[in-house]
This record gives sequence, C-alpha cells and structure tokens, in this order.
Amino acid sequence: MPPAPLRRRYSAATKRALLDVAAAQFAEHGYAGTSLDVVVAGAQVTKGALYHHFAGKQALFEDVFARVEEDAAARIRAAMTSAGDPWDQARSALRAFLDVVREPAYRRVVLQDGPAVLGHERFREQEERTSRALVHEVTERVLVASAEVVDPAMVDTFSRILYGAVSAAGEQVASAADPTAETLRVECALGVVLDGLRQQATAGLRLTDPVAAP
Amino acid sequence: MPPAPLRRRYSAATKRALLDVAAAQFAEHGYAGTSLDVVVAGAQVTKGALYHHFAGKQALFEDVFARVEEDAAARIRAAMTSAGDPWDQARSALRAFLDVVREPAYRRVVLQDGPAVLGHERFREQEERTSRALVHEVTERVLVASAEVVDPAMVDTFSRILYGAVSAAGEQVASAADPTAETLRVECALGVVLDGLRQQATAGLRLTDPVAAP
DNA sequence: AGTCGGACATACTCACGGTACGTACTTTCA
DNA sequence: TGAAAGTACGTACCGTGAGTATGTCCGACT
Repeated sequence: MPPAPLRRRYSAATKRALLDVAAAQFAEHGYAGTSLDVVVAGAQVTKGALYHHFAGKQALFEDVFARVEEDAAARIRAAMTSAGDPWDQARSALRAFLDVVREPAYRRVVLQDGPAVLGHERFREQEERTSRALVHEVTERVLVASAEVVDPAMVDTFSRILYGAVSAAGEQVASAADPTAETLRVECALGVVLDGLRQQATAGLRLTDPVAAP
Repeated sequence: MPPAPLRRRYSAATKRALLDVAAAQFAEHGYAGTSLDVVVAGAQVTKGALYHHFAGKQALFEDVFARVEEDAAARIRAAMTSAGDPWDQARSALRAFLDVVREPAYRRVVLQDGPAVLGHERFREQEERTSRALVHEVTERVLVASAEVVDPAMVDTFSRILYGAVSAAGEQVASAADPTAETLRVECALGVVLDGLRQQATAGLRLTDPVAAP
C-alpha cells in the first residue's frame, strides 16, 4: 500500500499530527498507558517517522508538555492583563489558574506525569519558562508594592511557595465533588493569606534575605 | 498459645526482603527504572515469590510508598510533641518536614513517582492517612487557637493549601545549591505568612465557609 | 499417614520501546 | 540535465521486562 505522496512533502504536518495524537493520548491515558504504536497509527504514519522527528517517547512527551504549559500560561496571562492593581492581578491570575487546573489534560500531563517522566530537574527547567515565570512576576509586583525592602532571593523563595500553595489549591478544586463551591473556599482561604501579607505591608514589612543579612 | 507457625515466619521474612530491596531500588532508580528481575534477584527469590505476595509492580510500589510516608510522618510527629504552643508546634513540624523532604528516598518515591504511579486518586488516599492528617491536625490547632469562628470545611481547604506550600518549600530546599541557606529563607517566608495569619487572628478573624454562609 | 493448601520455582508469553537498514522523493550542483 | 547527496520516511527486527500458567515441595491439620 503506497502511502499518499502528499504527506511526504510536508514533514511539518506529520510532526504536528504526531504531536496532536500524542497530546490526546498522554492526556487521556497518561505516559505509561500510551503506546507509540497507537500514536503512529493515529497519525497515519509509522515508527520510522516518529523516530525521525523525536528522539524517543520521553522527548515526544516533553514537547507535548511544553505545549500544554505554554498554552496554559498564555491563557492565564491573557486573563491577567486587564487589572491594574497588583493585588487584583494576582487575584485574577489565581482565578484563571483555577480554571486551567481543572482541565484533565493539564492535570494529567503537567501535574501527574510531568515530574515522574521529566524528573525534577527538567520539570523545573520547563516550569521556569512558563507558569513559574508568571507566578514569579506577579509575586514580585505584589511584594514590591507591599514591602519596604524586598530581596530578590526572597522573591524567588516566596514565589515558589506561593506556586505550591496555588497548585495544591487547584488540585483541591479539581478533585472536589463541587468544584464551584470549593473554588469559593479556596479563594477565601488564599484571600486570608494575602490579607495577612497586606496587613504586614502597611505595617512596614522588610523582606530581607536572612542569609545575606548581618 | 503455641509458638508462631514456622511457615508464616519464613514467608514474612521473604516479603520483608522483597520490600527492602524494592524500596532501595525505587528510591534510587525510580519506578520505571526499576526492574522486578533485579528486585527478586536482590531478595534471593524468584518472580513466583513476588507475585505470590504482591498483586504486581504497582502494588509493590504502593506498599513501599506507604512505608516511606508512614516513616516520615512518624518522625515529624516525634519532633513535634515537645512544644506546647500550636504556633511552635507548627514551626517545629515544618522544620522536621524540611529535613524529611531532603532525603532522596522521600523525594523520589513520594513527590516524584507517587502521583504518576498511584494516580491522583490513590495518591490522595494514601496521603490522607499520614502526612496530610498531620498537616490537618496542626492546621486545625493553629486555626482554632487563632480565629473566633472556624468552619471544618475551611480547615480542610486551608490545610491542603498549606500542605502544598510546605511541599513546594521542601522541594525548594532540597534542590537548592545551599540547602541550609535556603532553609533559612523558606522559614522566613513561611514565618511571614504565619505572622500574617496571627495578626488577623488577634484582629478577630472569622473563618466561615463562604458556601454555607448566607 | 495421608492430604490439603500455602509458599514458592520454572518456563513461558506478549506488549512495547527502540534500532538497523532500505527506499522513494527532493534538492543541490557541476 | 543528470548524478550525487540528503531528507523523510517505511519495514523488519531485537531486547527487555511485566505478567501468567503450571508444577512442586513441605509444614500443618485430621
């Protein structure tokens, strides 16, 4: 059965087809539950094509991972631009994230399989360029607007902790029986935390690096 | 009462040997990187023994996972009993957790491979009985000591968020170039968050469920 | 003393990731 | 313009490793 000559000419199309099918498979069945035979069959090609475009299963997953993360970050960023006040920006970003984290694809690829497949090292590298960068950005604006003294190292530490808190909040919302109700609770709880920071801000908080400080 | 059946004792020994070897392998090479052939060879038995004691690779991992988590929770709990004030308890528990999370075994088995292998569902079930229960306990004591009104549903939401924050903090410490220095920053950052809560507590915080509230 | 069942051992299957090699089509260049 | 080089796959195959089917030994109970 001679394959359609049309497909041969556009290799970018086959690569995208592979990525599309792989993304759907990884999202639905997870990394371990996805067979490359199924992927290539779904993309109407063979393993030769797959291994021509990707170094292996892990590399394929990494590309899918990056696409999912970038897409999510873009949407959160879009939902954030409107507000002017850093606190409002943080709040709208949180809301957008709580929406994103409810999608099965993001949960499966990024939160569930991501760390195990990529390893902590590569996982963090990937995050650094997308969602973590976003959280870092928002955190920095909030902290600068709140504290009198803000050390860059502390911004990093703070943003990572907040990122963990927000991720857990997202997981909580996503797995709740009533996600809408849980969203309210989560926003309330995080609101209390943020209010706590805000109160300290008005009291003249100084966020210095305890290591560098004399 | 006649002495313990000899048969059973030998059987228990082989099972423990399998668990020991498996724990070491999973901790060092991860779930996917661990071969059952290596495990049974290390335990001086064959696959027949393994599949007699465990339903499969995943079940074996789950037992290892439970052991690692229970061990960690026990150590944290032990480090916590001394202090009397809920805030101090929370602080010492945090410190103990930051130690635990720096161990490769815990990082690999629980944080990295856990969610992917067990799935979110079973992962949460396992957590519920150990570390999460601990965090929930501490959170409840702190909140009850702080707020005038505390809704149980909010305690759950709060503890999950705090758990995520602490986990991220642990990850941050574990992967830092200078873990000791990063520990100081993390404790400082989390201290600020806790102080924020404490200030609101003295101001008469009421932590009601926004869903149930009229 | 039989025999029943738990605790393994042995040998095998099969799915799946990865590789080696061949081939058609395209581009390059003398 | 025609041959050489390179691209973009297809085909056939291998090794590994999880899981299974079946046999067997031996302590325990009747």
